Amino acid sequence: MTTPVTARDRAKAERSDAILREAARLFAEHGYNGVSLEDIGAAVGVSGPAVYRHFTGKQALLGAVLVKVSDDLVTGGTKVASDGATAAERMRALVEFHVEFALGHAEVIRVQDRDVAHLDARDHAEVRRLQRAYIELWIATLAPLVQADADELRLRVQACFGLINSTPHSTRAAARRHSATATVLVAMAESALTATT
Amino acid sequence: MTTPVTARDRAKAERSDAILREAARLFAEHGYNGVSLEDIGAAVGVSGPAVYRHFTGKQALLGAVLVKVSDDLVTGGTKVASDGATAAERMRALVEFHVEFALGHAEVIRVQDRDVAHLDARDHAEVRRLQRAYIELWIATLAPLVQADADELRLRVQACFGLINSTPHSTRAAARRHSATATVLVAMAESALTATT
DNA sequence: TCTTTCGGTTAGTGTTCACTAACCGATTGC
DNA sequence: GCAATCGGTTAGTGAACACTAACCGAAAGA
Repeated sequence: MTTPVTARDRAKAERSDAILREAARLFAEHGYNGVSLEDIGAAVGVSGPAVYRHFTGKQALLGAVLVKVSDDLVTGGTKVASDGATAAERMRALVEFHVEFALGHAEVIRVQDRDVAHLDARDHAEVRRLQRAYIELWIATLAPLVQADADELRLRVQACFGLINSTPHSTRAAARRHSATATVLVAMAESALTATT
Repeated sequence: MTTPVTARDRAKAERSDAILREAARLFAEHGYNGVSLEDIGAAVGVSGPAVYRHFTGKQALLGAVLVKVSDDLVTGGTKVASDGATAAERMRALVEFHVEFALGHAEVIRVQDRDVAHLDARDHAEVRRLQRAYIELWIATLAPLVQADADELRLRVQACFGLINSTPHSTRAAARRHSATATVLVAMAESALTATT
C-alpha cells in the first residue's frame, strides 16, 4: 500500500488536528450547545462551513474528541496497570496515571463529563463501552485491596474519579504547581479508595 | 402587613414551585441549552409562554434554582458546623451534611457544576459569592486538622467536593441503598481530606 | 354586579445556527 | 498542459426557540 503524502495531505492533517483541538477547548469553555461551527472555524482561522471539509458535522467533532479521550484512558490505564508486581503497585500506577491525565487534559475531561449526552447513538455506545472497560480495570485492580461487594467497589472508583477530575472545575487550584497538585491528589485518591468504614 | 391569601395565590405558588422543580430536573437531564421553555411548561401541564406569568425568563429560572442551592449549602453548612465541639467533629458534620445534600439533591448538584456559566451577571456573582463562602467555611474547618498552606487546603476541599458530588454522575451507584452509599462516601471524604502526602 | 386583575391561551417575530449550494483558485497527477 | 480533485469561500435555507402580542374566561374585590 503506497502512502503518497503530498503537501496538501500534510496541511489537511494539521488543519484537522487544529480543529479538533480548538473544538475541545471551546466545548470545554462554553459547552457543546454554546459553541457554533462558526466559532470553531474562526478559532483555527477559517470561517464556518470549511469545517465540513474535515468532519461530517458538529456531532462528529464531539464524537472524535470523546472517543479519543476514552480510548486514551483505557489504553494508557491498561498499560500502566500491567507493570506493577503487586496489587498496591498497580493501583498506585493507575491513580498516578489518571491524575497526570486529568491535569494534562483538563479540558477534555470537562467535556467528557458534561457533554457526553450530546453524542449520537453510535459514538455514545462506543464511549460508554470504553468507559465501562476503564472502570472495570480500576475495579479489578482495587478488588484485592478492599473487601467490599461489587457495588461498593464501583462506588469507590467513581467517587475517586470525581475527586481526581475535580481539578478541571477549579481554576484556582489548577494554577498551582502541577507536581504539587499531583502529589496531593494521588495521596487523597489512594487514601479514599482504601478508607475503612 | 396583611396577607390576603386567596385560592389564586395558593395555586400560583404551587405552580411556581412545580415549574422550578421541573426546570431543575430538565436542566439536570439535558443541560440548560437542551431544554426549551415549551418543555418546561409541558412538564407542569401548561404550555410554553405561560411560564412568563411566573418568571421573567429562562435565565431567571436557572438563577432561582442555583441561588437557592448555593444558599441552602451555606446556611445548612454553617448551621451543622457550629454544633461540633472539636474541629474533627465539625469537619465530620460538614462532610455528612454535604453527602446527605448531594444524595438528596443530585439533580441540582449536577446543574450547579455544569450550567453555572449560563447565569446572567447578577445571579452569577451571587452564586459565586455563596460558593466562596461555603468553601471558606470548609477551609476554616479543615485548617486545624491538616498542616498545609491555604492553596493546598483549597485544593483538598475542592477535590473532596468532587468526590462527594460524583454520585449524581453515576446512575448505577445512585441506585444503591442511600444509607450504605452515604456511609462509604463519608469515610472516603474524611480519609481523603486528611490524607498525608 | 361589574370592573379589574391574572393566569392561561394561540399566533406571530426575530434571531441563532447547523447544514447545503454554488462557485473559485490552487495543488495534483497524468 | 490540463482535467480532476480539493479545501476554501459566500449566500442561502429551514428549523428551533426565546420572547412578545393579543385575546379570553374565571376569580377577586369594591
